[in-house]
Amino acid sequence: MTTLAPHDMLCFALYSAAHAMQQAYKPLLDPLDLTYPQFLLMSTLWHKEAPTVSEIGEEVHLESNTLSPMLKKLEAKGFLTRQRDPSDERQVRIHLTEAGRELQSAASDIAACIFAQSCLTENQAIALRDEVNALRARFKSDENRSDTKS
Amino acid sequence: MTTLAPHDMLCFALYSAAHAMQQAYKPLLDPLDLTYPQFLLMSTLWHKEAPTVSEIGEEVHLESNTLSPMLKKLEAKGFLTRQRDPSDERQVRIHLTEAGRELQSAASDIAACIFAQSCLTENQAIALRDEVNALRARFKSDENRSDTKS
DNA sequence: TGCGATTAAATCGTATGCGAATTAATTATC
DNA sequence: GATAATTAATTCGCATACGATTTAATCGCA
Repeated sequence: MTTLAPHDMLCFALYSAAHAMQQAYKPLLDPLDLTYPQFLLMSTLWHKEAPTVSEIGEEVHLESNTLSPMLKKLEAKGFLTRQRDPSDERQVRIHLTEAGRELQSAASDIAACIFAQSCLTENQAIALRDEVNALRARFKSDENRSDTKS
Repeated sequence: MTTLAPHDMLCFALYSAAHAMQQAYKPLLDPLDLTYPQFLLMSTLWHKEAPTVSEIGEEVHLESNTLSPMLKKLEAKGFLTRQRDPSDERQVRIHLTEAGRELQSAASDIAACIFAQSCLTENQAIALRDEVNALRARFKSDENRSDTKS
């Protein structure tokens, strides 16, 4: 087996499709003053009340070393607050501000707009999403396989 | 329509699957002293003779502002050389060094190893790759739609 | 209860991506 | 043939990602 060129690789398809989709989001997110990763964090907060940094990380598959600086920026923009949990001072709980909550209505059309650009039916989009999610899960689980030896 | 949580978004599935796959590549690429994006550039060079920076960019869907620093790093590692094309001094042609060519044989098992981790049949992998590539193409074409008006 | 191990965030350093501006070379046009 | 417009690459600034380390708080257990 010889090596493949990028355009033949499944991994590269995912890599470049993910970038292309971030570009598609950009004109929709610019008016909200959000980047795409910031939009993912806000989306998490719109669906979960006062999560910790780690809980956000479980949703978006990122760690505190990435999240902490991003959450600080979103706090600086006035969309959320960060405060230590009194019952466990190690944890920081993230609360939406009023401005952060208002952003949700401003973002309510985005999913439909992106969906339209995908030229997929709803069933196709769901099937593809689930297939890609299953693939991610397999790569994630392999990653830890050697941890569990001896 | 209300907003979606990340785990319901197709875009997020692609985003996180792409990251997960980069992680899966990491243990395979570390011995070669390559990052995943660097591996994409080397893969391009293994399949195309002395391309310009722009030609590499067409293959990996990146622009010179990203490629120039990466190519400098790969040159510093001794895997390639960069030289102005005498017939058009604006262009820089990238040539593999002997070390860069030798890297290809060291990388020859990587695709099979990743493929095994995917738990897909070859037909499934190809179908998924083509589906994801088609999706990327649709997002890329939308991006330029407003360029062509009046 | 005290103290080593664990856990949650934050910090730091490095490597992308990309928008915007810059530089240098070539092309187009008059 | 001079100059404006275009093109290829580079540079710069900013925002992620992530490995590794650090700090602070809590837990486990003798």
